[in-house]
Amino acid sequence: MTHQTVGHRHTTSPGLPDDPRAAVTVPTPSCPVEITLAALRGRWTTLVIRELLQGGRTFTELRQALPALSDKVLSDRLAQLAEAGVVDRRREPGWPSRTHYGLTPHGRRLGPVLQALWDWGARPS
Amino acid sequence: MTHQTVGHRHTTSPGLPDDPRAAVTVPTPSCPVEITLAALRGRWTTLVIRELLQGGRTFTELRQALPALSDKVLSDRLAQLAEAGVVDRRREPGWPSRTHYGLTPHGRRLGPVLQALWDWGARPS
DNA sequence: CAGCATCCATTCAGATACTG
DNA sequence: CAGTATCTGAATGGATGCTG
Repeated sequence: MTHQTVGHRHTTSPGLPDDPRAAVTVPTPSCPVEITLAALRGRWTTLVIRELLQGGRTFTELRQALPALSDKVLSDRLAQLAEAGVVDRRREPGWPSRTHYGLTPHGRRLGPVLQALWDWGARPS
Repeated sequence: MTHQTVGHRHTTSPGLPDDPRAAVTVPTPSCPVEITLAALRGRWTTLVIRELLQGGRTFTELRQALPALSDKVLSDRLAQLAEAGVVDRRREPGWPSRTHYGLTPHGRRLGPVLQALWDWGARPS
């Protein structure tokens, strides 16, 4: 996100930092807010993160926790989250094959972000 | 967002509140996290909010601040944000007609949410 | 088991053109 | 000025079926 880079920041755009990326006039992938929203984008994404905040899970365990989520979309989400540096994928050797997913330290830091989203949505307007 | 409702909450899902809505297994519109993400959803939305965090704006002022944003999408976004209780629309009488948009108190509370999104995205993974 | 390939329906953004 | 109506192309989600 963003705001003007001059003047009395805290009076015009409370809480937003003074950063060049804060002055864009077009949605820009390098904007920190866009980066975070891209990581959270898509149906099911926050539910997958919620599961992983409770501890590591295998592909099948995630499917069991979220039965209505198709494996195609689960696969998409995990790839997206791995790409964003949120989850760590560990393919365990042997048969049947098993892949273990867990949050990275960066992923665990999404906890407060989800909390902020929860807090706003939980409060009556 | 959500997490289990039993056990040692803060060790399994740090920061997420103990609420029935925290146990859903399907993306649910009444989940507070979904509510917030729905308000922020769509290209340009956070940039429009950024503009309004700096003060009220008319339709034309918003278009000037975000020149690459088409008036159709701007109109869509403002309707979505009004629906979400984020912005307040005041049609000023007279000619030429003029509509003034400003954040509601609830909308202003998105400041910390955007800050949390910024902070996570600004931090190296 | 994990997960990709394919296909289909729906949603969304942007462009263009038109009104109160 | 401040929108709405319509259309097109792109992206997304879900279902089904197939492999390492």
